[in-house]
Amino acid sequence: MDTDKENKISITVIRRLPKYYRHLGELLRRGINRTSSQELSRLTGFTASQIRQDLNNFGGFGQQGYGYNVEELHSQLGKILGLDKIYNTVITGAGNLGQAIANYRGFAEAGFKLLSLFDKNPKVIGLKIGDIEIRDVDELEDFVRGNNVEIGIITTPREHAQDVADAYIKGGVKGIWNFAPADLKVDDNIIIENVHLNESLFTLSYFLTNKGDYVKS
Amino acid sequence: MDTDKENKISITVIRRLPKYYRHLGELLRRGINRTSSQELSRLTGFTASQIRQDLNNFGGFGQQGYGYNVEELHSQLGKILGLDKIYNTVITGAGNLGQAIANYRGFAEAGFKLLSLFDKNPKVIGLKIGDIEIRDVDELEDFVRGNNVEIGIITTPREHAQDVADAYIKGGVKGIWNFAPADLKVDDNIIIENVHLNESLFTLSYFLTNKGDYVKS
DNA sequence: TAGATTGTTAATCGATTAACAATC
DNA sequence: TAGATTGTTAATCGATTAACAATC
Repeated sequence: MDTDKENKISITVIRRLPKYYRHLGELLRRGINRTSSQELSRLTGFTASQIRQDLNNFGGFGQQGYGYNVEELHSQLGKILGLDKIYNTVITGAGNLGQAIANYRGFAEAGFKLLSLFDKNPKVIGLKIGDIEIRDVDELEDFVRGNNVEIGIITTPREHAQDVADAYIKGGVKGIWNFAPADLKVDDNIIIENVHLNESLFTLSYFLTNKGDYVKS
Repeated sequence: MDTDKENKISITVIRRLPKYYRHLGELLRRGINRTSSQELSRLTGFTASQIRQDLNNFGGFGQQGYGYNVEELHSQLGKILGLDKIYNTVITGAGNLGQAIANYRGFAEAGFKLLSLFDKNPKVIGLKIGDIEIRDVDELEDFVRGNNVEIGIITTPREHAQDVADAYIKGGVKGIWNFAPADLKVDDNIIIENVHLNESLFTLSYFLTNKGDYVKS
């Protein structure tokens, strides 16, 4: 928890880390235990120079003349990303999207433990997704408080997103993973990570419409 | 389709456009017909200066001393984003995520017409999601070719993503909206837009783990 | 008209790339 | 050792912010 400005890492760098992590994981699976900034460049599309700069924000993980040990670097990045811990999570909005996330094995494997789903539709309350029960959204705040939920996931329609966020925060979550097309208003100490699918699709639409009319950077 | 470097727009700018568009839509719904770079700044979190710069890449939509007409600007941005057209789309991977996208009304309203879902699981082939049939993935390439599908959506597991992309491209899609945690290898003229949920969640995890240890920019 | 707000240029800031000495 | 590749500094490039004349 450094407070000097000098030591802070820019968000641009941080958003590249998961991609390094994923490719290192793939190398690991393929039994490759040595890599280089050049190889990672080929895999990720970032320049070798940029990769060396990025990694050196966190320490000298490499060795001159050799490169990087895949297992070591993968594990270090995992720690930096906080993937060596278990996070308690809940999902509010038990529709298809909520269920999709609930069923995705990758998240559980990375340490994100789903404790419950919440919905306001009486028809689905009490049902189970796998072995996870769907509860009444009225119980949300109490459940969050009582179970040390650190990450609240929002997969409700836009209209309800802010209310759900408020309940999460009162219950004590530290971060919110938000899929609703809304900009949540929260205190500075709450981390919000948005997945705005419409913005992503509209960007694709732009590129289809204006082929060539843009620059890489 | 300008080819001069001078007139090209940077991706950073383009990725902000859908957010402007969304907030203008909300103002419109609220019956507000006049806005300013200052108000848009408050809504979007970008600086007023940045917003004026961004919009002026595409033309002078504002009026000194007045600001911007909401309806006009919304409509202009819609055109710039290509939302005034209809795109034929299909989804491959009829699991929860594919169904979530299939059921999302917002996309249909924005002109993205879903023609079919595809899957390789015989148990779901022939079923319907709403009034959209799930077809055998073996028919994918032919269907894409025969129905002028321009956008192919991938919601399969990682292992199949590249094969699906290849079939899409052979069939003639121009763009791919990819939800699989894989970096697809495609020709330069194919537009790829990735939604990497794991990268998003891992970024959230980083911020939770390293609170304060980063800078805004 | 007076006040407001744009469009646009110039200044600043930050991120990427290039280069190379250090060293395994 | 010779070759390879890092870590790191300096140079370049691009994006953001500041400022203000133009003008509605």
